[in-house]
Amino acid sequence: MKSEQTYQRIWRHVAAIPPGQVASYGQIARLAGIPRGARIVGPALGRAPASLALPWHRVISASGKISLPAGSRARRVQIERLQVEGVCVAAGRVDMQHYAWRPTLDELLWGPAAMDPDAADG
DNA sequence: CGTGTGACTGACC
DNA sequence: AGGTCAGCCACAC
Repeated sequence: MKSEQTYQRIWRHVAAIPPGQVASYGQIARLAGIPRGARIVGPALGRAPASLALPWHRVISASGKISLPAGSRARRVQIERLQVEGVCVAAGRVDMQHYAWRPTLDELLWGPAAMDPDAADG
């Protein structure tokens, strides 16, 4: 049980976001078991090992806006990757009503949680 | 251990 | 429908 596990949980849930869909920071935080921990998701993504190849670009604000600073390289990368996946990004925003990721019960049960050793009891 | 700081959010005009 | 504000959690010093 290291404190690092918090980030790892976040990473696992981010990894579960399907291509062409987006999730909010708060949504990821809730999935990771941190109901009000939206603010730690961004930093967690920034600190993620590149080897994980996380789809961090699929995480945006609850309002559908790209949270990365205007003019930053990362922001352009995020927008570009989303567009490549077919997500329409206009004026730095995404239509959450259309692209928001809605995990099914199966995904919640068989997704990242199933990979979590702590959740894999008998 | 207290304090400051984010890739945030929801409430309230 | 959009700007402002205070609360929030984990992490680094």
